[in-house]
Amino acid sequence: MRLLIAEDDKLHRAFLEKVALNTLSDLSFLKIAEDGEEAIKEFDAAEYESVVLDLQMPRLTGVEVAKNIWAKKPCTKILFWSNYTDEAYIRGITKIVPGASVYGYILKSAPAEQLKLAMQGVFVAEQCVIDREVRRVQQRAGDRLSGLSEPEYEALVDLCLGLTDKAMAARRNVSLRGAQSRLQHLYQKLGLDKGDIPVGQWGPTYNSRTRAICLALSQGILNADALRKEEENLRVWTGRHLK
Amino acid sequence: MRLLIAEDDKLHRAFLEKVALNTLSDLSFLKIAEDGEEAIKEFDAAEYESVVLDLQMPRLTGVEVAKNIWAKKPCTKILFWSNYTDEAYIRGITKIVPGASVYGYILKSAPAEQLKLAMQGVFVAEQCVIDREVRRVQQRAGDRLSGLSEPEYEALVDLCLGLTDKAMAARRNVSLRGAQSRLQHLYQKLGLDKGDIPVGQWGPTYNSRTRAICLALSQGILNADALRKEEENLRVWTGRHLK
DNA sequence: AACGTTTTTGCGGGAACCCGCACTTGTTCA
DNA sequence: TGAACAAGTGCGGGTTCCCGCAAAAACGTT
Repeated sequence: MRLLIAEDDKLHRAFLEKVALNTLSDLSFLKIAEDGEEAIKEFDAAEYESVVLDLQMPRLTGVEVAKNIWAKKPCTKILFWSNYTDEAYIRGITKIVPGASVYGYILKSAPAEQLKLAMQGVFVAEQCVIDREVRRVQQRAGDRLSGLSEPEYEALVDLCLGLTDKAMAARRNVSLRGAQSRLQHLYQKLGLDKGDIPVGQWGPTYNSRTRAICLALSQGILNADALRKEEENLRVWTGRHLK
Repeated sequence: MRLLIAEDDKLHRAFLEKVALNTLSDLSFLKIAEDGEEAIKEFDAAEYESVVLDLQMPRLTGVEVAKNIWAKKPCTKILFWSNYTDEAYIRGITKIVPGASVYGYILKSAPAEQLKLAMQGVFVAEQCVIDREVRRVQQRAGDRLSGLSEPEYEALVDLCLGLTDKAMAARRNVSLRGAQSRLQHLYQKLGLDKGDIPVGQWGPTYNSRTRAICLALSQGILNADALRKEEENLRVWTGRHLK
């Protein structure tokens, strides 16, 4: 078996290597990359059927690396290994997993034993291994009551990037009112109905527009990483339409 | 010498312990806490003159722990040990260091050698050891041209919390126009002068209010951690004034 | 004491935003 | 096929926000 590891933290890297070496008996080839770009370069340079990816690396997120890899070789087995359960990452992943591919998602805080099991489960037994906590978030995001629908999520992204209503409308090809309607639904999902905002003698305490960003961040629906990536997407779009 | 270590990541914890043990020859007592609250509890339970703190821990940030510790024993020597150089942390720290106390700030990405030097520098030689990168950010934040002034920073915080102009005015005890004026200066500092916003056929692309949040986040002037903490401060205030 | 800087304030207009109501479209499911 | 639901559209008004102009306070410096 040939394995590629991508992880930016020195200690975590060493740990992963150690565990991989004494867990996977038929390991024939092992490479370790220190960031996303390096990982992709290395993946192209040799043949791998298994990959361990840290999410949250400098320059390229693990999600982006996975997207790139799966685009080239959908059968690659990927184990995500992360500190957080941010919905941003989870949403990103579930959006790019090719039909029947095998992957896993476990947390760095889990005991070493779990990491071993996950490696065996994903790489050897070829089954999906998802951490309970992660599963919970995944669940909630998919639910149509508590989770955000795709248009709502798009609205959230544009909102966090700082776009105006009109710019959102232009970008997503809907009318002005359409964009505003998406926002309205978003506010509602985040619990910003008119009645829920506390009112002092100074009037309503919150501005829906900015409060929505705050809530999304503190609930991990979006994080600074995801934002950077979306900023990039936006730049691509404006590049084409700004002239 | 008596040393307290606070760090939530298992591997990093072990690493810190190892380095401390074979760097500090006169180490007589060593305790290790796994999060902020535990650290404070432990600090109260025994006598320490030296502490290593991870910033970014669950529940209580390293900054908050430091604040608590220094309030009780300003002569405590603290070494901050973090992944990032977020201005939010740095600003938080420089705001709470008691006059002539000794502290250090180094990055996890630095080689082990640097960590050793920092431990000796701070705990033994009693000198401040600040990483170059961190120093750079600290510098910029203090500069009156590129950095944010205190009122501007307050405005940024309130903005990110999602407050309305009126609520900001009430909270900070200024007139409505005063709050708006702060925002205006903030926008300017962040490079959001009217002319700088790209304009398409859909009109101006950005909404200053939300764009400011985006920029602040991507530049690390504020981060999700700091936001959580500020949310807490806000709750205290509203608790007193909302009734 | 006179100066520059920063911060605050008032006024006012134009733009952007929030949202209720009503209607059309498209999809899903019994 | 028809009902239920999600998503988008147009209209309209009330609010909030953005910001230029101008002038008063607060601060530190020389």
